[in-house]
Amino acid sequence: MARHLITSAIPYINGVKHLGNLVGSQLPADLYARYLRARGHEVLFLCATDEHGTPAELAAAKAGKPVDEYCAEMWQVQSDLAEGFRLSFDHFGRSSSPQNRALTQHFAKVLDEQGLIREVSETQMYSRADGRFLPDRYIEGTCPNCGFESARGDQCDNCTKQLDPVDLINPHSTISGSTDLEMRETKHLYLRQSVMKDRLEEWIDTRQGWPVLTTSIAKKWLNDGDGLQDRGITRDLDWGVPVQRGDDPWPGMEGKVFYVWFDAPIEYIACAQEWVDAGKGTDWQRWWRTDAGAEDVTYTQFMGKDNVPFHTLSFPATILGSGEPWKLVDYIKSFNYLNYDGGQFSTSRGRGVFMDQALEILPADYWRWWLLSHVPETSDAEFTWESFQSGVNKDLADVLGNFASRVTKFCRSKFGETVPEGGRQGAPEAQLISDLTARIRDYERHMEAIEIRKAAAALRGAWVLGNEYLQEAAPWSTFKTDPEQAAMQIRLALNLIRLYAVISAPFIPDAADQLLEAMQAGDRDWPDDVEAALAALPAGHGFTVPDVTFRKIADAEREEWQARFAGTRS
RNA sequence: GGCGGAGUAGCUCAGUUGGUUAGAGCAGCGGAAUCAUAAUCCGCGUGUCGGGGGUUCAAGUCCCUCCUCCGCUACCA
Repeated sequence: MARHLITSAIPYINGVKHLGNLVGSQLPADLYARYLRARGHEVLFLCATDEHGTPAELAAAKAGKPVDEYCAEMWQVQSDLAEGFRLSFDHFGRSSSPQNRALTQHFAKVLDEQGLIREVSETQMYSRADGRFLPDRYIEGTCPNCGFESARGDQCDNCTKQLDPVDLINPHSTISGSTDLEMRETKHLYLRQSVMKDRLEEWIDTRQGWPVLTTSIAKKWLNDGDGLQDRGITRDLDWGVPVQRGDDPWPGMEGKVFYVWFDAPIEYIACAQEWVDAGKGTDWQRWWRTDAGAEDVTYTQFMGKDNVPFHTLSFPATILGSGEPWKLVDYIKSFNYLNYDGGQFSTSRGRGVFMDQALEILPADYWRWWLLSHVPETSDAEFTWESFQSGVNKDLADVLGNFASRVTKFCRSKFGETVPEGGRQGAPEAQLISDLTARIRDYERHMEAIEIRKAAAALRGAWVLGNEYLQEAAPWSTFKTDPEQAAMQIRLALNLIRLYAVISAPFIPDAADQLLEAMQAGDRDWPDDVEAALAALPAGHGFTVPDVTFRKIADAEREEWQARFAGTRS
């Protein structure tokens, strides 16, 4: 019995996320949280929306709504979709919460007291027509290097040369198209990550067993060029956490807000406070303060590779630099990208499947199974409809779903809807229990190491063992000569259904619930002792034949979806 | 350009600190069974492990070099 704090990278508020986003952090985090809970551990699983920044302001403007209203609506949309995918957050918070505002301002204050904040005067591109400073990528113009006309202020998409907005020829705002731009002086706060470089590197170097993807990205940022650079943590925007030193004003910083990447990770902590304030918990400090009980917490973060620098460097710099006893992350699980049918998922071009569309087509479990069993752990992975169809039809419908179906229907026709009595187990049953125990122990080992693909393969292997046993035992055959023997065999098989539901629940929670309900199982205890677990449903126990647990995807459907999601969202 | 990841059976991928005839799932072929969502089970793989060179008794695994794909590159988040 251990205590596990789990956070998923918080999705940006701007619109519905696609399956690539889902599989890159929230879904694997949910799998891990569900597994640890099933094993009896105490888990706090948190996620939130990341709401600040220019894109949110622009999306709100485009929707013709005040930004706070827009964010509140999109939070609800994302929250509903998370529920639809059965993401079992203990709390789904918001980075715009009052708790996060106060905590972000607190961190700024203590970092300043530690001498880790410096003020920098710089010039940035200002658009008079838009009435705002523009981030580099919101400025386009002709590339001075290759002549490409739609080069962005940060980089030319054509020749990949890194640019400064002032280099562009005929620069204009991508928001309004206005060319009325000027360089204006502005003052910002920088987090002095550079002075913490050695401390951060030592910390990274002492992490055991972290994914190569995680440490290599962190080391690259630590040692690239002149080493870790200071990072601006404020912006000239309206929508964000106002720059303050705790509760006090910060002279010279009026009207500015903290940069989203400063306040977003702090939301991991604030979210625990929101969880308490929402009446779902009583003590957030024992999860986050090492002076208040968090020293025995294991903290695991899940994220896509693009988020790694902020979680390995910026946020730890905030935590360590504060000098306060905040809990540091213990393990960072990072993921590569999921591509869509030969290219990238594209939010702007509507290419690929988005979370809302996915749930309109099929239940969450179908997606959960395929996505998790193909999660991009070692390299980028690819979603194809053929692979999805095959994974769902073979693994879920044929191997698992059909097993439950053939066993319960056979029993109903020969013995009725009651676990039959009689017979004695022999060598085949002992072999099954032995094989199954080995498989389940494999599964547990992989889950604990967060090796998700391997865990999925082990789970599937456990399902296959049931079909193998049934084929060899052939109760439909033994029933003709020795009904008691058949009764023993089918009693065991019925118990297998219950066991499969229990161990599969982290991957496919709804199907697991349906199967457990059909088997009228009284508990969902983990099968530490497989032999005992296979006797949980005794002779005389009633059950019902479950509805089709997983339906198959027909070729015609697959082709229709393939065409529908090829591009341009309707 | 720099850094990182990947290149293994038709497809998707495993291959731990170098060590018996390189594996799994899917697809394909043959067979068994007929309880079941025409589902299941058994059998079948002569793969230049991206190319080349090297170290070693031994390399998919280590070193060098070249090729291809992908990502990141600090003001998108």
